[in-house]
Amino acid sequence: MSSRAAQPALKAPVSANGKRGGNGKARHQEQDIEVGLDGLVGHAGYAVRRFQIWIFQDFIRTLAAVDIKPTQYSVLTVIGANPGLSQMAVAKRLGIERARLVHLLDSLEDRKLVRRVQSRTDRRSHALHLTARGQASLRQFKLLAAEHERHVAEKIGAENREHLLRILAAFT
Amino acid sequence: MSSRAAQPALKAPVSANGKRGGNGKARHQEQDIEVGLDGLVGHAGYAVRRFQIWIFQDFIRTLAAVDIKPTQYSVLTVIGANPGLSQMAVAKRLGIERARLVHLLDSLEDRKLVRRVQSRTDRRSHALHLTARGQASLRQFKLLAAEHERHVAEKIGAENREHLLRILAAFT
DNA sequence: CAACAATTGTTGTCGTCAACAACAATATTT
DNA sequence: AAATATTGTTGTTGACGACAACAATTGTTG
Repeated sequence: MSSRAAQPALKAPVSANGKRGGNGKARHQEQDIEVGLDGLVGHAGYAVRRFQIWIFQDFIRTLAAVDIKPTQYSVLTVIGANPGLSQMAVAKRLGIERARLVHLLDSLEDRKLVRRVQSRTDRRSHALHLTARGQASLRQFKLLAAEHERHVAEKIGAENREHLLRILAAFT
Repeated sequence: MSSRAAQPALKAPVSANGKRGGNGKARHQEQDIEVGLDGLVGHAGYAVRRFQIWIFQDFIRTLAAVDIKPTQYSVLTVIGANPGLSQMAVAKRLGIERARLVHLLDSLEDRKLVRRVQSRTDRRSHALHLTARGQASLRQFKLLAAEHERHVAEKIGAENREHLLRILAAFT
């Protein structure tokens, strides 16, 4: 029953470089004609991927002056809200590999934003804290992140953004 | 006005490995206590990233038997809907680097799902087509992708999924 | 028409990132 | 005390995006 429904249904909007007009002049400007996406429209994953790329790019652009990327921001935020956490706890909470968190913290520690304090209750683990500079910086980062969030609201609409946050609340 | 709201507000739920009970027995099972996310809740990017990871993992899992990943699926879908497209056109439409598309097509061509046909109107470019096997396979992939989409609907709710698709329609 | 510029596919490099595996130091369990 | 598990660390692998360079071909312009 699925023998010939798939392919012939959408042959119309193609003809991207199959010749069609007579004048060969507008040739290489017309391949931005609509290219059918067929099944991709209606796939949540595709839309979400594109949206996520846009969001990250805007975040990076908006926080470019302070050179903070989304993952770094999430790490700083979690440590700021829960000082003393171990690396394992932070990694688990944010869904990062603990191996990856090592490098993230190396960088943040080099920039004097975070300190690894030897935990006295478990000499294997480090208690993570923001430095004074880290706390002050994080406040500034949050202002810029809020500006980024306004960009999102402008892009998709404020109430759409609210709705989206409610829909995805289970994933935070 | 954001001088001291950030850090002291959420010190309560921490104590991950700060000792708290007397019995040292449940120690390393209790660090999955709530860890405050503070500012991260309310950031669209964070929720979208987590959601996107979940979606991709489910897609990969659901299509594991046929060994097709999201990007491969999108390439096959676009070629299937628009046979004869050039690599540039596909790359532009999907937002992939044309350098990256080369490897994707190499793999799909090795699996006899896609053919690069020399275009006669422009001897630089290739006209992309699904093979007969590619068309048959794509029909099967679409069935599995629909099953994945049902997983998404189960996860966030069918009408929430519809709403989300409408909100993000501008990004497809 | 001839020189120049642009496009297409390809190859390669670089940096980011997730997923593992292995390891030493330390904690927990038996 | 011996066996087992956890934490932080290092290293490897593969997927991925961003670039740069290149040959072949096409388009443009004087």
